[in-house]
Amino acid sequence: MTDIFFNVKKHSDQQKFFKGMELLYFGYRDFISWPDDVLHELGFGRAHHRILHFVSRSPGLKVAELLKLLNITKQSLSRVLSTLVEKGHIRQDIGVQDRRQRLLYVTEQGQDLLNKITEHQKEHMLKAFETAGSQSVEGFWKVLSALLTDENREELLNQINKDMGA
Amino acid sequence: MTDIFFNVKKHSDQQKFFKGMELLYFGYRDFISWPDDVLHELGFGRAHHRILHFVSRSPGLKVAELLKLLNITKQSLSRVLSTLVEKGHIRQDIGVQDRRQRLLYVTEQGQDLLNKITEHQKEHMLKAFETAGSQSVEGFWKVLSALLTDENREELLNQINKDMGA
DNA sequence: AAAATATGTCAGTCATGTTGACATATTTAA
DNA sequence: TTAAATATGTCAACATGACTGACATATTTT
Repeated sequence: MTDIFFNVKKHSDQQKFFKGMELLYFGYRDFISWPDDVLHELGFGRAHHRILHFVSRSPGLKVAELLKLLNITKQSLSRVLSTLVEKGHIRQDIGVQDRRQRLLYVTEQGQDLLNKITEHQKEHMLKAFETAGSQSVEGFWKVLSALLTDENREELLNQINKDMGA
Repeated sequence: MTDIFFNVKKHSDQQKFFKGMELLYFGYRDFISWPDDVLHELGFGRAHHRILHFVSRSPGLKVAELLKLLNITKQSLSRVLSTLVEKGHIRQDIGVQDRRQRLLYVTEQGQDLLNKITEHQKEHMLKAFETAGSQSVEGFWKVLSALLTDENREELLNQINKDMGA
């Protein structure tokens, strides 16, 4: 499976497209389909995970910024965010400069939950990176960056690259 | 953005994980969020696209095989597949050896629809491959293959590699 | 003849997204 | 200082694409 399968130059455009699309579909699916254990018990889904992740990644995130990252409407966000706040996983502070803003923070409890959720995914991804090798990981990142919409690219790459010293 | 951003070895495990996860999330999202044009007008969604794709890719596919590929229940498949059959995009033939089976084929009309749907995605992906370069595409494929679940890998890679001469 | 298999379907539910309309608090601008 | 703009929240209705459980039909295997 190592020889011809991965030899890009021996593929037609159509073949490259199919292989890329299908691998992306199956790979993404297998990556995000974690064992339900932790989440389903608690009544949480992927939406909750995404919110916890981005808030944890950028403490003090404003609601508007979160909406832009997730690319959903505030009505959609509302339900999910509300339950996370009610159950004490996320805290909303009133903005200091602008008191209309709600600044979002993950609580200790929320961080514990997030860690439990990502535990498996982190293992999964790092194992895949190890298997594929650094050279391949670099290519993985480069292609995914190129797949971003032109309008999104700069902003998203900045977001992704943010606080990479932490 | 080319220097340190893509230098895998200068990343901690945590940083690799975050970058991989976020790029995969955003990249996948930007790739599958096509312009609604074609589909929404016709009342079709992503589920229809997936079915059309896999049936087109493997003419004569059995329902059970399709279910396994999509990893959904037959009840879920039913609604979507039914409308595709009703509207003449997919044809169901009775199996020759086993008359219980329904063998699925994309009609000419269905292939036209599929082409319209994928037009944009194909451009998008091939452009990204071009930008990133063959070396990167190879890495992209290798990492995604490694992200497949161990139980799935062999079967899926065979599926993906199937009829690559077409 | 009985059991297993491949498929289909009815009914109800859930998670996550959408629009549209409106409310409230706060900041900015005329 | 009032009026407009902004940041957030919420109610209601709806769409899509999953799920479970139960049952039906045709066909093949034992």
